[in-house]
Amino acid sequence: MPKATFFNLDPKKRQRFIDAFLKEFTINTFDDASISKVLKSLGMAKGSFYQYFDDKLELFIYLRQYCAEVKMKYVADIRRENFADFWDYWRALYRFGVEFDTGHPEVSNFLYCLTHNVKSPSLVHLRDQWDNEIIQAMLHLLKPEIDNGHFRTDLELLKMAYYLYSISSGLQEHLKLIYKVDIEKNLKNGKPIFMGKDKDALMKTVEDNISLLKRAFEKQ
Amino acid sequence: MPKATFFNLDPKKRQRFIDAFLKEFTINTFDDASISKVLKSLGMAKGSFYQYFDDKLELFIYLRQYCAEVKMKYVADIRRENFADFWDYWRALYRFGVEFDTGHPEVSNFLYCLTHNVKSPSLVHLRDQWDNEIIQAMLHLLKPEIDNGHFRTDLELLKMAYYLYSISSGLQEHLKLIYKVDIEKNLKNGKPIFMGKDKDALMKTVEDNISLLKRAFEKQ
DNA sequence: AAAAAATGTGACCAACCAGTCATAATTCAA
DNA sequence: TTGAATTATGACTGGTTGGTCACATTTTTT
Repeated sequence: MPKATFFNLDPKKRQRFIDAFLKEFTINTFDDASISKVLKSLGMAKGSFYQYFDDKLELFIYLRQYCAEVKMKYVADIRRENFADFWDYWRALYRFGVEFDTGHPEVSNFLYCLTHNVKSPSLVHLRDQWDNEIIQAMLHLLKPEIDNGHFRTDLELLKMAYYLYSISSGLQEHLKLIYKVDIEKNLKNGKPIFMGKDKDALMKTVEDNISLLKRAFEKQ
Repeated sequence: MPKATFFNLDPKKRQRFIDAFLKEFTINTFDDASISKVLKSLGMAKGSFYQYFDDKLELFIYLRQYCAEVKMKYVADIRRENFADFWDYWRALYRFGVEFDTGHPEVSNFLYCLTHNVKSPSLVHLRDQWDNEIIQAMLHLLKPEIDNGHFRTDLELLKMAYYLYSISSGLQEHLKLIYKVDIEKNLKNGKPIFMGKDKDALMKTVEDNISLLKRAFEKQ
């Protein structure tokens, strides 16, 4: 947890601080991200940082939590019970994802890079935990569908959850390749990853994805 | 390309050199990997390194090529025409993967980490290229199956290729989670990722994966 | 207005690194 | 055996970093 001083900061200043570090961790690996550099760019003293956080890791963990909260605040509005079937729901989640990407590029980009950044030796011990959280979320999505008899029951739930996870985390890479998005450039400029791309075209790919998942998951 | 001097090296010494750096890049990100440290552990002088390679990046690119060649030498023996259907072939590729992992842990582990390491700023420009190579390989796997009418034709080939890629690269993470493999520990010790795990149990997961892919890909 | 609590500051430390280079050791050729 | 070519060496440079700390400044309380 950041120290109280951090939360006493002028909100504008705090936001500048957060955004600058989100970007740094978006462009660099955890270990390569430079606190010194960011502080210099913010015009803040090195010492101030350590008045807010114990160390680099605490900052990173906080930023991750911050991003998760920002995204959850929105995604919580998309509720399964408002959709006729799972795939309508799934589709809505993706549509929201694209919108979120446009509206909150720093947060979205940080979360996008999280998977990669986590490779840093200083972070490996957190990876399993965070991975598991996502799998748990997938499990909660799938469970009701199986219970209500829409999905196949001959496979372990956990395996299906992992399958869904692979596909959903792969989709971003997928879209990037197909639409030749220069992700790194957009990350560097703090722009939405899919900036300038037609949302409907993006959703078409989601549709194909659903077409594959649907067959794989539903009762035959 | 490494300089001639590198290839004039005593083969045993060269192999020690290669193995040591494979391990360093397996444990660390590209930018965090330390040439100095490895050379010290090898009992070689710093200057020698620069007699073999222009810089760190050249070494990394060479190592990647080296690993790809080692693996290809074996995988080339598994040929589609020797299997009745695609999934038998696919299964064989995975079985080989597990075997290769046991027999060549350094190479296998380096390749496993490649996807993550590529996040380093010094390497991003190579990522797309390497990604594309894999997608091309997937395309070559799928094309004949579509041509001979076994697979669905209503989806773009490229999208199916990407789908296959997601799933196959996700499977390792998948297995890791399910069997609670401490990958990082095995990487650190230069042990096969799935060391000590029952091969048949691993293949069971591959089987489930096939069961999902099959439905998604085949003509209905 | 004075004392106290909270914040801000930037020079400084120890550690590390990639890459250089002048020199030394070794090998090879004549 | 001698001279040339190849290879090995490790101190050194210039740079970066995370983190510390004694001190300065500002804000709050009394």
